[in-house]
Amino acid sequence: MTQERPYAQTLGRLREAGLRPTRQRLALGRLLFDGGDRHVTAEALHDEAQRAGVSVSLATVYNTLHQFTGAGLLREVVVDSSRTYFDTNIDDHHHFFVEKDGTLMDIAGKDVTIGALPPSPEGMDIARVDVIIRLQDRSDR
Amino acid sequence: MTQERPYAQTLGRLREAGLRPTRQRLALGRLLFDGGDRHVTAEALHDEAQRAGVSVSLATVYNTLHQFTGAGLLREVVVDSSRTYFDTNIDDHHHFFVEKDGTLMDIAGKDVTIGALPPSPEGMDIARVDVIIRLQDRSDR
DNA sequence: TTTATTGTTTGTAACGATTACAAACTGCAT
DNA sequence: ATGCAGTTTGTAATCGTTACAAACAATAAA
Repeated sequence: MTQERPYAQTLGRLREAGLRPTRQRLALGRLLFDGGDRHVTAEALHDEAQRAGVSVSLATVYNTLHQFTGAGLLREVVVDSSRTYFDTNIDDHHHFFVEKDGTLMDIAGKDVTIGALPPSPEGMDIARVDVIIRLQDRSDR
Repeated sequence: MTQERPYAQTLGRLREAGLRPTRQRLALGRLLFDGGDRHVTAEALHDEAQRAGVSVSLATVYNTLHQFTGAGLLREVVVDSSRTYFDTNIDDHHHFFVEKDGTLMDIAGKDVTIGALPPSPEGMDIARVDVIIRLQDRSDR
């Protein structure tokens, strides 16, 4: 079972990342990591925390999301220039993005085959390859 | 010869797009389309226009970039959540992106082979597939 | 040509997401 | 208990972008 002992689970993640397990981080960590993979924005997570009765400032939500990202617990996804999404799925994978409503969906890495890639410019390494499949309603063409 | 009569060239593009050929649009069009493919931000194009002695407001640069995009003369590229890039290359292609300095480089569509794609969700069509190869300095690992 | 009409441009205010910052606070080792 | 380094917080500031209304200019009609 993967989602039992959520508290201990998040606690462990924080410990491993060298982040002090504060009330705020534990609460946000649980919201983020309990249950399946999620895509959140800072504002959305902040609202969610409020609704869950967790008192956390927006500034802390931003701080925490960035710290978690730095620790490799989250991944930033750039699909929309107006907001930043954080993805709890840190495995190799890609995304469907519905521009209309800002919805993101994961695509397992193995479901996208990239056959050939041109050589990287001199002295540069590939940090990551992002594939974004932008979707639109069939009727909206 | 492709870059001769730049004025007439840009004029033609505007006419086809149903955009009134104003002094500002002609000037920006020439900056954008004369010479090879380019990736610009609104601010950068505005600065460039100023330096070239063309008086255009930043608001007009934004308007124009969006109108050109709407007319299919430009493409928006989302790689960095802090700024919007516009690409004068509207052919099927992808990008290298150097996060460090915000540089974008085109990769011809034929140089990236996407073998398989998962089916789109019900009722959705693929509007576009973006592949972004994020680069970092070999030493910065 | 003038004139009228409609599309454009402009400066500036407003916005929304994000970051900066200093003061208050809290985990944790001692 | 105490002290300190790491955290959190509210708020001001920043930054890219958009909204808006007034001034202006391109085109079609007279």
